[in-house]
Amino acid sequence: MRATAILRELLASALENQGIAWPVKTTIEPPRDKAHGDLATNVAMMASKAAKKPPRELAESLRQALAADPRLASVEVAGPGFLNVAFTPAFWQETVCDVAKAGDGYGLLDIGQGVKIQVEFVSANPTGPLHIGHGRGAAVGDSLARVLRAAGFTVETEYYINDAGRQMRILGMSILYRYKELLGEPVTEPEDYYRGDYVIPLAQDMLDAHGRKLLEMPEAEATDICRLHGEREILAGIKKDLEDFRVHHDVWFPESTLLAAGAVDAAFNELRDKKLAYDQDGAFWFASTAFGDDKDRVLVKSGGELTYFASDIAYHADKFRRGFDVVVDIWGADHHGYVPRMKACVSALGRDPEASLKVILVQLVNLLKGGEQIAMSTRAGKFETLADVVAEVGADSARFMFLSRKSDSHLDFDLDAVKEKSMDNPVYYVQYAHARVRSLFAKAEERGLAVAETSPELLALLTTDEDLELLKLLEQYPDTVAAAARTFSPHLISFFLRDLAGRLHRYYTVNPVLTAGSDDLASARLRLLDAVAQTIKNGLDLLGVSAPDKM
RNA sequence: GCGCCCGUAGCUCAGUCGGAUAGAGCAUCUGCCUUCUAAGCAGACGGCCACAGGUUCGAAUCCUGUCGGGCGCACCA
Repeated sequence: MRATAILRELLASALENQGIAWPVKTTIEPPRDKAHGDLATNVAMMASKAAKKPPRELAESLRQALAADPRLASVEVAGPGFLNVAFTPAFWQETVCDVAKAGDGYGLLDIGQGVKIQVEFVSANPTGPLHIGHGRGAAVGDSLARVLRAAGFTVETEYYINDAGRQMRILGMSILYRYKELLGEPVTEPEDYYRGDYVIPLAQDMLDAHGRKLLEMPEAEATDICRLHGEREILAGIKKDLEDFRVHHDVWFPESTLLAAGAVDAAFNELRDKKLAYDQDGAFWFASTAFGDDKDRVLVKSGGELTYFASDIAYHADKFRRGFDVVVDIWGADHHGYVPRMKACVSALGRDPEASLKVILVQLVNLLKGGEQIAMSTRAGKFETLADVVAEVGADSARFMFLSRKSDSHLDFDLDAVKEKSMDNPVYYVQYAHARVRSLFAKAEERGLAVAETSPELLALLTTDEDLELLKLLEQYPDTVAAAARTFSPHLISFFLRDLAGRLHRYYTVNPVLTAGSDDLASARLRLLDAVAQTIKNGLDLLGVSAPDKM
């Protein structure tokens, strides 16, 4: 990040001297081929038209303008007009000081400028325990929040509790049905109910608390009692599962509070005033086609019941009222058809949907055991729930696995592979790199090695290829955080970490540290590796994965 | 039928705003432990970036079409 920023500044001022503005589409990035230096830029090609000069000629003039900078080792014009820039070893060696100085804060940025972002995720109906698919959404949402926070956004995480709709009534009914069953009452199995085993203990609770009394009251009242109990218990279970998975929500927002506060009616009135909603066929409609949706959507059914979407409009209005500049919704990919109407909703609220609403779709998870797919539907086996999977493989493995793919691609979650301590399970590879460094420090202490303080002279001893590769990678960590935040892609962090861990393992094999030959060289290498471990730890923290000192 | 996502090595996947000779792991094969953790390292093998056109100095990346896979098209959530 330092290198990119410096180069950009140098180039921009060189261009300015020629009266040329910074071209928007300029890239400055590490070239694929190391022979092309540390950073390559296409700026001359991009600015060629404005400069009224052929790219190579402009590049040559920029080269001369940069050549004097002491931080640069070389500047070359290549190919159709690329500028290839290499920095001096001393420049890279400073990175160790940067990391040491920042410590846990290495990689914290201010690109967010305090912009307020809300990340809403999981938000599963409290009608049953979380399953593995929710787990992926949970990992992505929680990690994204950490990344955005690190990038300098003001972030609040939220769980929306759908506690008001039909599904909750069905939960109450399901519990009541099981309750009657426990009492040996003659019952017929309802057509549509939650048949999971987790309902039975809830019914038993009802039996313990109320005896046969629920039979003597009106059915609706009994259902309500069951619903309230079920919701409370299931929600408590969800909270515990998420906690065990190291997933945190700042706010738990019940749908019912929207209704109680009249927020839904207020939203309806706003839409009606704007002529964006109307009555037809006994129902109340939102004119979402005005904003590009395929068809208008019903808000109030002709039976008088609200649709899910109705409270969702009120909910998003409430989010913006609370002052969020950007609202992130994380949904299962099977809800993608919902995106246009949600964008329409944001437009209707007078917001630019592209700027203020970011919907992240999380693809389904294929759970595999022994290479066989485990069905994820109602009749799934033991490993269906998130809690079971976390108990089985551990939060670290599960989180890293979920975060090692783009969220919108399908994920094979192989229980056997995730438990293995091998490269099929990259979390160990990364954690092991951290542990290796920490154990070197433990060993250094054991051997009474006094690790010298960092100084330019000491760090000047870091001259091998492996030294420089590690240094350059460390310097890229803040860029990676920036990219992950900008593209809402926490998986970039896990790819970076695998890369960094790989370099560390190679370094470890090739360059002896404690037995380097001199205390100074040993110290310099330890300082470098300390910076590596710190960076790995910071990165793992963004993923919500632990960085053990020993393995 | 309409819409969205996807198609990159045998497998699982990266690939940023269009950049130079296409990347990693797994699998397979070959080497490396009397020395700081072998949960590791090095090397080899492996490609029509689904296909066909187009845009331009330059395309895995952008546009159009075709084929293949997933998902969605409710007064369900």
